[in-house]
Amino acid sequence: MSNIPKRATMHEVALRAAVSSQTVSRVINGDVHVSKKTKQRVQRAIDELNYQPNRAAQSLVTRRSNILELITFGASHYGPAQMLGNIQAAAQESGYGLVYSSIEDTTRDSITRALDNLSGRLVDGIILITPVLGANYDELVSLCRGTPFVQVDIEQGSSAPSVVIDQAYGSRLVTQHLIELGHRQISEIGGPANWFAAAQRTQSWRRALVDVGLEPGASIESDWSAHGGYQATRQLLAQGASFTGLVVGNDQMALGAMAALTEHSLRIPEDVSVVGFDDIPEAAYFAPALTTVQQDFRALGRQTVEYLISLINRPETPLHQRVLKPQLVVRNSTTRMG
Amino acid sequence: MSNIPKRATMHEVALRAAVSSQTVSRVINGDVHVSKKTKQRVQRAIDELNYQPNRAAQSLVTRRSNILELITFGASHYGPAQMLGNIQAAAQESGYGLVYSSIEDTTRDSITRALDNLSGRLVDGIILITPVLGANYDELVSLCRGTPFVQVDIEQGSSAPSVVIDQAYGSRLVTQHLIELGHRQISEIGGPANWFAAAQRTQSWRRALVDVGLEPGASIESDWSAHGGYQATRQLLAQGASFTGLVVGNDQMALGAMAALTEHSLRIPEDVSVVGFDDIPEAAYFAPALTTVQQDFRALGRQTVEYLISLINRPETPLHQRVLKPQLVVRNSTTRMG
DNA sequence: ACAATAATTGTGAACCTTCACACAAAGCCG
DNA sequence: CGGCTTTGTGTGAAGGTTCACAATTATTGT
Repeated sequence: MSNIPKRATMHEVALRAAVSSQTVSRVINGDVHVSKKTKQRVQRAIDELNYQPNRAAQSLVTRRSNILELITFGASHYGPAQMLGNIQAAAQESGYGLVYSSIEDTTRDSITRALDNLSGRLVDGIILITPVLGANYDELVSLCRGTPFVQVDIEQGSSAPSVVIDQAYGSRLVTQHLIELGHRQISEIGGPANWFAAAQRTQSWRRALVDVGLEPGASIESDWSAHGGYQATRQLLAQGASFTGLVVGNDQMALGAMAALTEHSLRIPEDVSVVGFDDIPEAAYFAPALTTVQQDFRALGRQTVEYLISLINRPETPLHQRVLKPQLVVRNSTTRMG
Repeated sequence: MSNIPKRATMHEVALRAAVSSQTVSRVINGDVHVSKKTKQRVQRAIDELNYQPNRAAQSLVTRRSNILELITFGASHYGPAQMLGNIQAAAQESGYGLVYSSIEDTTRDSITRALDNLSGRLVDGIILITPVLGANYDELVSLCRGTPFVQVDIEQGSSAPSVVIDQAYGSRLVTQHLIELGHRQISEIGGPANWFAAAQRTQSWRRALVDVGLEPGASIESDWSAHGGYQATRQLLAQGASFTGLVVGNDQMALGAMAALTEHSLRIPEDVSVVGFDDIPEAAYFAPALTTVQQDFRALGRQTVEYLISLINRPETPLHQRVLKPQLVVRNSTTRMG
């Protein structure tokens, strides 16, 4: 049927190098207890036969695959996409491969399917990007059947093994920025309320205002998209909301919001100061350049992988939540009131 | 060391169900030759022991892992990112997992590293997203050591097994659109010249003009980013280029270009009509909404996976290039000349 | 040169499945 | 009711590696 060249086995290499297969194994795994001479001989045989160890056989006996699984919800959104990329990079640096699957919702069933679908017993650890309400910790423990896992972008304050960026802090940062610029009427457009990050950003916006004795302005829930931000802002304007500051849940919605404001002959930032969240690469080129919050996804990726690997190697590693702080980036979409 | 519950083996399930392990295997693999009664008994044992087949052992004997590997260059760019997502989805639908790794350049070495790093002999097929000049077909054949592979987003016209979107056609679409609107002075900002898509878009822009007897305007190479588009446009303006139409290599650069034009008191589309490429979700919310080219990445993902799987199952599958056509999307950044 | 020690190499079992085949039981026909 | 087919189940080997340990060879000090 196929004329694919049959792959050489360790035994064949051993034969050709006139050693035992155990010695070949030693060479492959960089064992020091093998003389320079034989090492060379074995290496030549490996090269000549174009030998590559069979990973399946290796993991069968070592009970290790050096593969991590990443299951993510909302992969098309900026946050999850950044996490994916950075987690992959971090895994690669640590010598792990990453099998990646995307899910449509975070219910038990979806996760089960992603988990069973293939990787079954093949992965050493699991990373779950679950930014929305879904299966709880105990359910995940049973789904993962003993394979260590860490969650990313989950509810802040959860005691599950997880890594998050402090959303409340970030949202407080932008809101306070507006307050410091003298704004007193500050409205908000949030992301989908079932996203932890959206809920926390909205809540923190509200609290930042209340904390300094200001009345929170109108708040609308939208869908992270430019289109949604556009619609939400039109709705805000249509219902006669009055505000000079607008806290938007992410940069895409901020883009849409600015489009709607401009359409309504409101100047940015002279009439309305707008802030976003995420600092997507384009944000600096919006008209005007957007004031927003930057999250260190690179650090997130590294922390996540590092944490998971220590969970794999030392099961006694304590379970907790690691929290990273985001940063305010001030540009031209915000200005002093009046 | 670890108190992870030891995983049940097939043999243990067999014992508990009072059958042979072969029968358990049959139940797992949905073999019809097993009576309803025993099937139930075995299934109960499986559930009770929380048994999951050992994938490593399975692939060792079947020489199949049901895992595909995706190696991608430029994962942070819109095109590759879309491909990744859609290929993953397509693979999942076909019952394959996807191990994903990203590379910094497309040299032999990088690819070798990504390939060896782990998957070694573990994947059934390989997908290479190599949008830039790099290792050639023969090198890839030797690197993949007999594992079937298909390339995505490679040079148009290549005879390697590959799937591409017709870049030349797309670029011709937008350029002709401008010509039809009466524009005669049409400049261009291209992506990095080492990207196949960039080179083809630029070349096709030029050819579309020449074909109707027009002199191509100034052309500048940039870097796909909004920032790059901004800089390139300023440079274009600084060197006194005169144009009423601007063909930009992707939507992000178009965003930057529009920022630069606006800064220069040029109105869009009244003074300059601008077109992009990609139709990113935000493009409809640029100010003004961007005329651009839409690529069907979903179809690309499906085609790619389908092709690769047939290569895996039927090695006699002919090697060729599959070409998909993109679509023009007209919005408000283009208007009739004068 | 000799024992004692260290360094290197080999041996056989184990890891958990599936595969090809052999066998047993049940159903059918005349 | 005996031979035939069909259906259901068991057996032993194979797949390619690593592990614990045993065996061999080289090195060292005296």
